[in-house]
Amino acid sequence: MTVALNKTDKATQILNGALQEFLAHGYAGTSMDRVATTAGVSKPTVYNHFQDKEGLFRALVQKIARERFQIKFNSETFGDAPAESLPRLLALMVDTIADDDDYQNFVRLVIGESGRFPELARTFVTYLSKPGLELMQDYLEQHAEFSDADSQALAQIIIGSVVYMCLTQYILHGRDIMPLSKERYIETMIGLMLKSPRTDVAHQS
Amino acid sequence: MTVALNKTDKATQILNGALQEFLAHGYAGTSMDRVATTAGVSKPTVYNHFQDKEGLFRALVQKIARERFQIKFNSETFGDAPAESLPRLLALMVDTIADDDDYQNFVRLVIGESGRFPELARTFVTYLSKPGLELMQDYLEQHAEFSDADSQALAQIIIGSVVYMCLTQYILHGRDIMPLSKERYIETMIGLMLKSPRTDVAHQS
DNA sequence: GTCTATATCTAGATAGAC
DNA sequence: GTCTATCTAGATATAGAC
Repeated sequence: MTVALNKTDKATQILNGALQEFLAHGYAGTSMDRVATTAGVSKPTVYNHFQDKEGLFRALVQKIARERFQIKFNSETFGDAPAESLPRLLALMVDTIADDDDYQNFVRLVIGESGRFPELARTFVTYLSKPGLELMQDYLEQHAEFSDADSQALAQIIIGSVVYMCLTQYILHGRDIMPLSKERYIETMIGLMLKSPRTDVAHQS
Repeated sequence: MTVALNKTDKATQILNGALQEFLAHGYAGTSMDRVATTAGVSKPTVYNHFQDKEGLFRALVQKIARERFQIKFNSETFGDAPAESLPRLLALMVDTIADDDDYQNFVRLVIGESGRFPELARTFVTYLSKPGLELMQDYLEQHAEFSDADSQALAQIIIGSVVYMCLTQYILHGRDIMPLSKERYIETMIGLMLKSPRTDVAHQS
């Protein structure tokens, strides 16, 4: 009766322990001993639920990418004039990353292992990068100001600048070396986005 | 007489072996045994030149960041009209990253270890990210079209979009999931950059 | 300075009791 | 299904000969 419940609990327990350990020590730096201890179970129990270390790691990363770090908001939250809503959207994206140590460590882990676990990197792109991109793309397409642009490419450029900022400032600890405040970044980005639509200056009118 | 020479050779030999191993297997996944074998020396020789595994890793990353992956060109190479020179500069940056597997693995390694070796991440920012940023900033400041912008923030936005593209497409293997060709990216970026300078649209004129 | 050989420990994974 | 106890391999690091 409580069997199914207990089984689920143990699996969740193990995944929670594994998450802590892998986030803190990386894939190769994590031992199954410590996973078991942190999860509060014995090592054979871990191996009873997951085939081996690789299997546990794969299951963990896929679960976390699909469930825990999913985007919680959508583009309709940001419906009004871009001069106001775009700064809000960008600030929310920066803050969401900057305030979440677990997410930063998850990014470190996935990028660090992306050479040895390419399919996990693709899971990350599918469930985290792409939805973020689509959110931005939807936003752009809902605003007439940007209708003449390649919204997919433009969305990648905007998201890219947000992510790079978080990468250098927080993940790579570069705040003192390459300082850039959120405010300055956003103001400059808005300036770029809200210039007059092009009159074919790009093709030397 | 040949002592100094030999010592240098051995140290270089060890660093070369260590580079291969760390790039392929990460920090924790690399064994000193394999470093020694790949370098063609014995293990005690490795320990004779470097205090321990951490010391070797730190020396290696710092050397590689300072020497091997330094930017080889400067902004004066791109002196003419932005409509032509900016696409060339962006394409060169993308290609430089896309064609260099070692560099991609170095990025994976540094980001992956940035939580446990923050000072190495800062070395990376200092010797690789920042010079790239300054190259772009110099370029922007040499062109009157961009003189009214915050060139440092703008440079981070541009570099950020380049790096993010390389990160998702190549490092995270996302080409099939979030496709974006170099040409489409560059064309869109140029379109953004070469719009008419703002006439205060941003503040709802 | 460099090697062979080794000490010591901890890793991933499992056998077998319950 | 879960545990205690254990196997085996491979890890970091070094002692001691040359």
